[in-house]
Amino acid sequence: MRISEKPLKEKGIRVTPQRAHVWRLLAESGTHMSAQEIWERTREVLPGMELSTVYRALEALREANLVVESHLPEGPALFEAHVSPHPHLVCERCGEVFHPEASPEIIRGLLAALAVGGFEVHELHVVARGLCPGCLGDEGGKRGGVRVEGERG
Amino acid sequence: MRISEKPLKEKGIRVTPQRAHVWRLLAESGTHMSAQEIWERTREVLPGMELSTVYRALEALREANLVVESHLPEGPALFEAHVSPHPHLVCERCGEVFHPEASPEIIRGLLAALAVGGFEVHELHVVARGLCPGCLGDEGGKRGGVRVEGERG
DNA sequence: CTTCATGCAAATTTTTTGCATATCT
DNA sequence: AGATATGCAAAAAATTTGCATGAAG
Repeated sequence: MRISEKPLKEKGIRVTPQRAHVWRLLAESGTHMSAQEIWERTREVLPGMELSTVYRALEALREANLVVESHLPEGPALFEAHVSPHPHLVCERCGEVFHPEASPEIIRGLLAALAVGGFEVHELHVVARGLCPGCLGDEGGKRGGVRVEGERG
Repeated sequence: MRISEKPLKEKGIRVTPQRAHVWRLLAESGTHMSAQEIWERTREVLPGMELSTVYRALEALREANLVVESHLPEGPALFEAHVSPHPHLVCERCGEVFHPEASPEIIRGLLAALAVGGFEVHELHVVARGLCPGCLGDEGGKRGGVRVEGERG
């Protein structure tokens, strides 16, 4: 078979149809999915696919740094093909998860700050809960955001 | 009873011994705990305490903005008395969770960046996985951190 | 041909829920 | 009194594991 298995080979992890399809799904979609979703969509191509296999494939891909796993405030973990660290914004109202690219300077600043404590960061996760632009419009009068230490009242 | 129930009253949530003790535990310890840990330690004072009650108390406290819930890459959620947003650093080797105060500028920068997308942030979570100073020392030769887009190779 | 991934089934872990009763305001 | 939290038991959700077999390097 000739799927998008190059990255797996390069990383030196064993290539199987299951892993290759999971990887392809994430890489081609360019977005995040739960293990369930990945399972359902992989089954269409590999009917015998098991959910536990999805988890094991994702773990292998994650260890190979091809995939990132994010734990949000609610629901199952989300997986996506690895790109530069970027925030995940979860809307409290519609539940949608947004993932804008964060400016590298912000991320670098964060990493630098963490490094001050002598910590070597391998993975960085930024997750925010709040209201997305769409739902903000619907909410009329609400207001108020995160209060940061040292801010003026 | 006369525990540390003032904040609960002020927030207008019903005060019960269970909630007051959960709150006191978190506020006095100044650190994070899993629901299990809170349960075990609350039972010492309230023998009939149920784990489900701990979860329900934590949810009430969270909605009142007295408590913050963090979902780390592994294990159960951790809860702590609400303070300004700060990172959680999880050591991959020893499993310890560190929570240094983050400089307000960094956090503000992050919030500002997120606001650009029109998102109103209510909660912000920064979670990093990596190696803590102690474990870094033990590891001899390892190296490598998070690669940020736009960095020099 | 040896090592490791998969399928299948079952177990674990973490969190949530229904309902009768007790407690708070 | 009226609203809501708790205890208890059971369920749901998410993820992990054991083991025999099959596929990959």
